[in-house]
Amino acid sequence: MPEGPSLYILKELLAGFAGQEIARASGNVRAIDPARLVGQRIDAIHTWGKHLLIETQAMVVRVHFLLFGTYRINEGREGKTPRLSIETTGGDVLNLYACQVREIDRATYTAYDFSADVMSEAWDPKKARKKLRAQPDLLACDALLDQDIFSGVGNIIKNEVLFRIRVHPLSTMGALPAPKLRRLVDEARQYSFDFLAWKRAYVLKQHWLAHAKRTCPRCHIPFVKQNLGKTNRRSFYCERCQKRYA
DNA sequence: AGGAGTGTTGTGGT
DNA sequence: CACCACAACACTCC
Repeated sequence: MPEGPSLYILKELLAGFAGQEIARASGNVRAIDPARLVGQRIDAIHTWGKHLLIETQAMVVRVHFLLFGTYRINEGREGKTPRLSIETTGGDVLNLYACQVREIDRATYTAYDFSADVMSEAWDPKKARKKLRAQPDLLACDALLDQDIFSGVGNIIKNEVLFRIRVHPLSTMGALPAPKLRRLVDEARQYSFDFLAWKRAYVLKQHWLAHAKRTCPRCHIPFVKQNLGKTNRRSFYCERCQKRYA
């Protein structure tokens, strides 16, 4: 479930929840008391990268699906207790499973910078480039996973973007030629929207060119599969097609 | 059966 | 203090 485009889909599905009052709330969440949500009107549902934000007058709840989180709308999962379940007076139900639920304070909520969210209308590529240039030692594989720069980008998008732009994951930001750095930023957003379209059509996986693949579709040599960078996440790359700038 | 993975956070060590 | 390795969380699929 986790990357930004999936949250974007969820936000759309939840559009009808805004303005509704919460009639019931329950779940095995420990960080908040679901009962506090009862009687609250949902003022807004937002996403920022991989965060789902549910705003009411009294509180803002942040949901993160991490690696395993899932949700159901107007249905439940057989034999599974939701982490958090919210039912509106209108009869709509949101069930959240295996996710991290937290309350955040108003200041934190207000401070969310949507210009860093690759799925947002407010996405600002210029700011992203500036952040990248400010960290010349930052590796490409780590840069794309940095949620303060590319909020919403996850490991799949990382691998696909680097393959598309033919950049080796261990390239440093300082060594990337300006047009490449620009492409990295632009493709992070572009691929995220391609991801969105493919996810909607249930054809995402078949469009992967690099992630979890064994062979380079361009030159047909085996991909290197290695955990790289500070983030130490799986990277799939072609040593021939993807140039290492360092 | 065992292991790995679309992710993040906290802890403890160096 | 910075950086790291590792554990924990919790679920599905191969």
